[in-house]
Amino acid sequence: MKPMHNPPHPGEILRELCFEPLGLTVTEAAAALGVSRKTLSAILNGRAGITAEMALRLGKAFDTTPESWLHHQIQHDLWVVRRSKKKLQVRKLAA
Amino acid sequence: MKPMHNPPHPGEILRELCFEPLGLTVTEAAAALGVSRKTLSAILNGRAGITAEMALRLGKAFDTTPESWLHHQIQHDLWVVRRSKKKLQVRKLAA
DNA sequence: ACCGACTGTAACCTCAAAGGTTACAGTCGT
DNA sequence: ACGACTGTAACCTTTGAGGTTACAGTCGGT
Repeated sequence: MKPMHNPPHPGEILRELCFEPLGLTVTEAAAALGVSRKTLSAILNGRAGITAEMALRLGKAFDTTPESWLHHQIQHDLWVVRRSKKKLQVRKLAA
Repeated sequence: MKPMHNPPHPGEILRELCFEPLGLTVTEAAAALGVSRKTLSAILNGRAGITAEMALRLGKAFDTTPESWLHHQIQHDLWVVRRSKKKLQVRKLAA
């Protein structure tokens, strides 16, 4: 199994795949998405995650699937928990 | 693409695919997973969602991919927001 | 050099969800 | 009747999203 280097947080992907190509500003995009500038900024800078509602907003605005944004999010979430040395004490129940 | 009727909450899937086949009790499974009985009960009865950490626990215990549990979760989350009537005010930014 | 637009972010608030412990009532098999 | 299992209520803590307001910094255009 591969090393799985830092899966980028979804905000990074958002910036590279949507904002830069379209030359969007945070201010105008926040208004279009119907959220505050702070909220969008937090996502773009990796200080907040993508919620189901936000995924739907992104899907509408950029004509993408909400699932794709949430998929990036869970990959990042899993990576965060895995690298947080806290060993999960789990006993096998099957297989 | 069909309306996508109630995607079951992940707890329902957990119960049908893991608990019933193995004849597991909530009490013993909670202990094996390293969480409280309350926490597992809440998930099994759809009163709590699957977090990244819980997905990792389930993956270890049942030898499944954590991603699959989180995938079920986001499908359910999206369904909940979609059926919540609250119209998201979003302006298209692309496509 | 100044001004306006954009940006990050801090401070402050509310709301909600996860998870823990304890305790209680109900069900079910022996 | 008793013990095991279950759902769940009450109560607490922590965390994260999201909002508003305000401030300081950057940058382009005039």
